[in-house]
Amino acid sequence: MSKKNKDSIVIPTAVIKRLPKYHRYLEQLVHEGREKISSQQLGDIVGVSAPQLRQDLNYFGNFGQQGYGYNVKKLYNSLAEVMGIQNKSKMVLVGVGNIGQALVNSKDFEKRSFYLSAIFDSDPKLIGSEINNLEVKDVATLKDYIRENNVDIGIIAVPGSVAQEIADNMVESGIKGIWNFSPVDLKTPQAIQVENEHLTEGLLRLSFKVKDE
Amino acid sequence: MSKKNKDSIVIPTAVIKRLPKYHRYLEQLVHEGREKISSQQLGDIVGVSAPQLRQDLNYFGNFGQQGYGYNVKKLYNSLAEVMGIQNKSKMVLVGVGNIGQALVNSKDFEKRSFYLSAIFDSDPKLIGSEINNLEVKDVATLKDYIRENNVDIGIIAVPGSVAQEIADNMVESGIKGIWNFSPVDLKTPQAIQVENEHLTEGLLRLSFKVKDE
DNA sequence: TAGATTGTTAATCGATTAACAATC
DNA sequence: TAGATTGTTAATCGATTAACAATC
Repeated sequence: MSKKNKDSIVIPTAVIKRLPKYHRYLEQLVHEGREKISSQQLGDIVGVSAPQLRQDLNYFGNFGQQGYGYNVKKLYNSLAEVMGIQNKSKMVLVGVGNIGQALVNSKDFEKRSFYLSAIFDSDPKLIGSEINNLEVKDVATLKDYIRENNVDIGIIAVPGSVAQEIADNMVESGIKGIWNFSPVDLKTPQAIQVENEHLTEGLLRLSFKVKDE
Repeated sequence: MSKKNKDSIVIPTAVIKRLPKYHRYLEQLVHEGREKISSQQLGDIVGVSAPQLRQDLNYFGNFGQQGYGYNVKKLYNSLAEVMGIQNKSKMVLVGVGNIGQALVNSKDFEKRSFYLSAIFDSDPKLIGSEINNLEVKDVATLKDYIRENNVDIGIIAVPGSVAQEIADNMVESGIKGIWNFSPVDLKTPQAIQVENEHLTEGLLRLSFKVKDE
């Protein structure tokens, strides 16, 4: 068994934040046909120190080999497994407004192991219409749909004023994680994972940094 | 002078990340007509500890009053000033694809002190068309436009393969900050502020956390 | 004035980096 | 075997929390 049993150890959030970045650069290296890489080299590419990279990876297993480094393909696959990208995740999206439509039309999901199984809105004018081969369903049927179809992830792209209500519905029907694009902080039980994309906050941070210069 | 001169002190990035959140909740409290608030109360609402909130605020000045707390309106305005939201920021957007269109149609900017001054694309089929009263300009004219119009912030919503090139153009023509929606890490001079919205990374993080449960 | 709550220093906690023995 | 590079422990750095004097 090459991978350690570290189930009891909590992964620092700082480490979790870096994982997708490692994955992205490794994907690129795989495409370039690179075979091996040292922690120093990969660290330089990704923009972290070599010891930090090794520390991070070793939370999940011993993927390298002394005197050699890391096999790119193997490390990439190991990381994909760690991140749960091996098995496909079923998603639903609620809110077919500006951002919602952008997400529905995006090709990024398919490239990864995520796929949109259904999309919902509350606007009668939109319900029944089709976007990227997906029929817009009535949000009133959301809970039943999630329950019956074993949905993993719910995407919230509705106005802040109704986001909590949608989140509650998702939680009640057994969703595992929520990808939140609405500009509010959702109140959810500990067991439910939430990832926020508070876009306006990003712009405000940028504004501060620009002004501060 | 109620505000300290702390220009020489570097603001921790962790603090900068929290500022927009404080601003958002304070905006809400102002709307609700709340007059005063203690660090304990505001911390509870925002989800940070009271001492942390006080520490954070005191990087920028002494906004509170012993025995009283903070005047909501005053604190909100002070924070807006700190974040550079007092003076309007002029932005251009490059890439009128899925995300780009969503941003153009979004009403969030106008509510804040940001406004889109022009939008660009490289697709001849899109150039000349109109989105939300903005004509899509040829990206070949981007550099001249930024220079002539004193643009503050450039939004990059193009595919990763051309993002660096657009960023280079922006930097050369004197942009101050870049809001990057492309899935690459841009190479820019230190003086240029960059804020990344790597949406796919958010989804991957969520996937990891869901799987890890 | 007495009570409340800030601003700030000191103590703790967590995350990063340095160093090096283990080993391919 | 000798050189290279990992995995991991120890040292440092930064960020958060605790505590309390200052003061409204």
